[in-house]
Amino acid sequence: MNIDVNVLRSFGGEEKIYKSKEFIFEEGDHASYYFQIIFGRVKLNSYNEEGKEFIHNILGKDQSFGDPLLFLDKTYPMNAICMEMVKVIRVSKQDFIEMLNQHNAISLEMNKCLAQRLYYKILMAHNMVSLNPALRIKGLLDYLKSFHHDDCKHSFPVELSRQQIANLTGLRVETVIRTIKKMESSSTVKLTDKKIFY
DNA sequence: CCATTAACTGGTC
DNA sequence: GACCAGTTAATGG
Repeated sequence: MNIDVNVLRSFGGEEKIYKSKEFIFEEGDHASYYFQIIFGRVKLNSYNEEGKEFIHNILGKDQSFGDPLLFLDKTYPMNAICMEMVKVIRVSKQDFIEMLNQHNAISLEMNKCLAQRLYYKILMAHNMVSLNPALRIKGLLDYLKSFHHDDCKHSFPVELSRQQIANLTGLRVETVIRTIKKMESSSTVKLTDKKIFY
């Protein structure tokens, strides 16, 4: 979701800057704001019983996060952690709802956005069940590409380390490294000095 | 320099 | 594939 910053400001949107590794919200917190990134990247993660990290998503400029929770009376099932210095604009839940009431276009857009998220989450789930690591990774790349939609025609730069891909797919780093290499051989992805293009 | 981090390799279960 | 060990290269104080 990407809403005009001026509109957000007119509904009480306030800008905040976070340092790298700082939490924007934590698992168990009550959702009370709509967040939209102005710059920097934010990762949504949680930890399994063994303490291993699972990354649900990584968001960048002009993307929102945690918004599905604004429509529910639940607490966050994950953390939002800054991967670098991040600037966000946030709008309180009440103001956000009010904005949706007044701006039909935004409200509609919000629906489309949530629907698209849901759609790709299902595709992701499909791929994540697969035992084939290449399919899991490919599924992830399709997912990432789906909302970094803009420019990048057929070579979308994957701004993730192998470790991060591992934490997003539930695979091991070594498996990711080996699989990526195979995917390069089969020209599923392109590698330009360690960097992955898809 | 040394410490840290990421990519990578090889071998075991 | 996971898990463990070890190498290599790049980076930064």
